Amino acid sequence: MRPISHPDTAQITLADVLYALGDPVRLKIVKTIAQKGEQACRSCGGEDIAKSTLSHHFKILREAGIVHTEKVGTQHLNSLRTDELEAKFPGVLAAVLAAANDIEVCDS
Amino acid sequence: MRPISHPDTAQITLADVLYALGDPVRLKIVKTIAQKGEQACRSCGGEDIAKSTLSHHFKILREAGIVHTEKVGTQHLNSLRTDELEAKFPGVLAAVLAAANDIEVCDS
DNA sequence: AGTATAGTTCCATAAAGTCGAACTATTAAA
DNA sequence: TTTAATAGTTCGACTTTATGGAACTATACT
Repeated sequence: MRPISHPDTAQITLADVLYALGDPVRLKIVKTIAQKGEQACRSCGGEDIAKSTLSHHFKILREAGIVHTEKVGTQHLNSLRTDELEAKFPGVLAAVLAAANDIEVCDS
Repeated sequence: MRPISHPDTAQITLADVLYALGDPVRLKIVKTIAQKGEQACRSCGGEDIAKSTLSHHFKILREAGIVHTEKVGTQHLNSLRTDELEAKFPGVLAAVLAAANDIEVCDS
């Protein structure tokens, strides 16, 4: 099995990060992880979304450098790369999360 | 001629704003307007981009509530809706602009 | 082994982006 | 007041990206 690849901090771009955050489903996922900590995929995104689509959303978040995915058993645990993002783009993620009031968190 | 329509503050969503900012060309445009003030369209975006595409990018920015477009003669002057965005999503635009170091500004 | 769970990959369809060409609107010049 | 020039939009074709169902892979449990 192919190991999960994540971009190096140097490869993370602002446009990619903002693009990844610019989707209601992904915003909800990110907010959920921020609030509830490391989070399994399935629980996020709501019921009315195909798991192949959800897989795609996590891929976008991963490749943008926003989440780190770790495989544990059958599940993938996702965590925010908060410190790295804060170092590279100070205040961006924090401001976005603070502004995400309307976005509901997954009930897990 | 149809007047240019802009979304009301209440209609602006975080996902739309982030999506609009999540493109290198649009990020460059926004940074340029932020630095140089009200700005005509043509000068932004570089030479290697079709004007129909540029028109599309400004439409995205306008519909997301990021820029206000005003027609003056043959040109369209664009300004950032800084105050409204700051009121609705405090710190977001400021953090993004501050983080946009790698993005070069249009030479006008 | 057999079954269940968690995700990914593949394929087909739907939605967005990109660009050239034609069109509209405004200004300036002849 | 036609004619030309400039600034942008709109249209149509093509390309790219998103979405979801079905089949597949990997791990765990019995």
